[in-house]
Amino acid sequence: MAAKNDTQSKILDVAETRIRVSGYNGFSFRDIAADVGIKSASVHYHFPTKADLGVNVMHGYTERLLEYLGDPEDNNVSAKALLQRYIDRYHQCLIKDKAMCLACMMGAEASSLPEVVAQEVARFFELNIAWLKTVYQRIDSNEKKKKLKAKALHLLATLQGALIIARTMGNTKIFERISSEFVH
Amino acid sequence: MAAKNDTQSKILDVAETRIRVSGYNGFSFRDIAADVGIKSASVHYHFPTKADLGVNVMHGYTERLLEYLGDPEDNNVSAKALLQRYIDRYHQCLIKDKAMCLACMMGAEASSLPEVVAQEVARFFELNIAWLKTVYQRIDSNEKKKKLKAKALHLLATLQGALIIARTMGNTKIFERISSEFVH
DNA sequence: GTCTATAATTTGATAGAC
DNA sequence: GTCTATCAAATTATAGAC
Repeated sequence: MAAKNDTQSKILDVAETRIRVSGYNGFSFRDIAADVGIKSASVHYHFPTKADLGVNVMHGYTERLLEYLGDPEDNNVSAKALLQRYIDRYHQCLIKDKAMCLACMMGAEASSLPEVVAQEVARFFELNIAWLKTVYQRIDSNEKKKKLKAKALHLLATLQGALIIARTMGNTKIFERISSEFVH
Repeated sequence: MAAKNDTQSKILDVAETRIRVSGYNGFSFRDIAADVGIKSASVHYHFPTKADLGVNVMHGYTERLLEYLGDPEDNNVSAKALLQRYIDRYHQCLIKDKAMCLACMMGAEASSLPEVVAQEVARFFELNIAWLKTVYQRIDSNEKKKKLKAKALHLLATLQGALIIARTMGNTKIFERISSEFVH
């Protein structure tokens, strides 16, 4: 379900922010309603249950990332530039959004999430790994499939972890120091 | 505050488990009380506020890790064995505990945590980095300080991220594939 | 130290008016 | 589509008996 009207997209927007700061267990429908300027019953009209909202927030986040990243096989952009673009997105979480990656936050909570929400988080990771594998293959076309996946997993994991540590320690340089090792 | 009696340590124990599964915002004093077999008022007797409990759970977790890791300069153990020991601890979270690292979970939630709790999480990361820096210095004593810290940060971040991704995707091999790159 | 009882607030969710 | 009103349950926390 894509946001069809203004209120729905506002709800998704503020819910995403809330979850990225406090987690799925850390926000309420009344929080969302207050942020949007409506009542919680109206939020339930658009998203009957909290799981519905969670799934749609996660799905929209994934689609937005994929759109930002673009086609990993687009030859108008170098593979290394694509890799940098990927890293930049996490850097934006830290600097611009001042929030966690949504998938990282809900991934940590995964085992206490409604099943449908947890599956949507897993989908985010799957698509990230597939995109990164394609990019890494362009960087080294002779690389074995297993090694490509290992590289994709490694970058994804490190960026997620770096975001947590940098934010907890209140030091953005920590993220920059870690992520800079992936651009040569 | 170390756990002085049986009830206190049981509370800390079940609270740790709860937080590592559902996060700081995902457990209640009644949950803890039910797990221990007492009433929530009794939990408040030992830990007046949720922040008190959170701080003490995090502190105990850190102390337990440091005790497990041991002296990073102990020459009876090779530096590489210490590194493997460090990685093993995260592997245990995944396999034995079937839970997140406590610091990773609360680190993700950091910006919505009571300040005292967030500080305790930051302390965990600081001590981890210091321990890893010492071990990496033993592996390459000519390495510059900045590079030692970079290596420490990288390993810490990657293991935390790998734990999230492996758990969310329900695939322990993912963690093993990522972490194996750090042992040569 | 643990209990019962309770306060004051918040939660996810629904019924029904407009 | 948004509202008021409400529900039943859960939340953090305290007072006071035993």
